[in-house]
Amino acid sequence: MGVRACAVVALKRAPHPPYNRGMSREATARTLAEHGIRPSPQRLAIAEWVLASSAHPSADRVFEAVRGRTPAISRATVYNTLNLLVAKGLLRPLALAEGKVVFDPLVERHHHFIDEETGAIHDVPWNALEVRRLEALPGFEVREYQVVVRGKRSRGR
Amino acid sequence: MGVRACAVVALKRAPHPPYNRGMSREATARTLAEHGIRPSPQRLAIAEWVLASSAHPSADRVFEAVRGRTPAISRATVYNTLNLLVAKGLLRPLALAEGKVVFDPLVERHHHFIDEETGAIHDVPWNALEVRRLEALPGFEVREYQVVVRGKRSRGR
DNA sequence: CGTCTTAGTTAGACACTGTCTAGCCCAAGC
DNA sequence: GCTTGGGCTAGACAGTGTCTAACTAAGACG
Repeated sequence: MGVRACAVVALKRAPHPPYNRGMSREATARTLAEHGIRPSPQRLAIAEWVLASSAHPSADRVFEAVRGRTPAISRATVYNTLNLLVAKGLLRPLALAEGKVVFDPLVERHHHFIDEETGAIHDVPWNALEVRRLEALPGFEVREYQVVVRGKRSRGR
Repeated sequence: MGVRACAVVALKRAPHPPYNRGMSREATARTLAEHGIRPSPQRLAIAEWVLASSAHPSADRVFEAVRGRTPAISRATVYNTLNLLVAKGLLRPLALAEGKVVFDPLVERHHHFIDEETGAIHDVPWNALEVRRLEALPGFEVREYQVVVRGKRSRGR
């Protein structure tokens, strides 16, 4: 991995709470319990890693990362747990890249920027952009929306 | 297919040209030639169908449709041809739904509405929405963007 | 004409993502 | 102790997309 991909959200003096970044194992267990998820060792290991991640990992990426410190874990458990976290509102699945779903622990609404050179997905704060005339869409009931921006990171940070 | 999914684009007295909808075989051949694609019978059959489609078909959907009238065609040819059409700018690939790329013959910039009940993807004209403050995104060079709206169609059309 | 070359196609193998199933483990309740 | 049930594992399975080797057809060239 190396490069961390968060940055942007932090840039504009985040109007949101700490985003569950860097929770302790106890805090993770508490979060799971609060959302009606029984904390098994495997679920804890997965949640601890994915809820602290800002790199929008795929299921396979989570599998690799968690298996590093918890060797006896199966692919099925990773998929089960990720789907469970999604169902309980702790993760959001994103189908932005090609042929692969990635997971975003930032469940508040926000936009996304996709670096076309690296494929990295960056969060863009909700307030950074403004979409107008949504109400005027004829024939559609809008439940949610987001702006998907594509381009490349500029060296100016 | 049955239900046609276009509609929306037509709604707001389309500011765009005819979108290549319903081209004859000869016109399709001409279009391919203009974009530097040698028109083989298979490529013609695929292009004729997919360029006239407004239902955002997946590769598999194209395969099924084209095989109906051109039985001797392979999956590899469909993928090859679709990727070729994308490379030549005649199609745009969309990775909006889960785990499957669909193709959009409307290559002018526009937004998308996803019906969460049916999974159908509808085109939304570029001018129907307005995104502001894009230029203020720090650290990113924007090449393109689009609004992805999710919800459901309302009965009022 | 026959041969060579090249582009296009085909069938199938392959890799990857995600789901499902059968069986195992383990803790709680009786 | 035994039962029950939730969670876990390994592997089978299905769908999507890519790749490879072999076949075909058409034009170039002798």
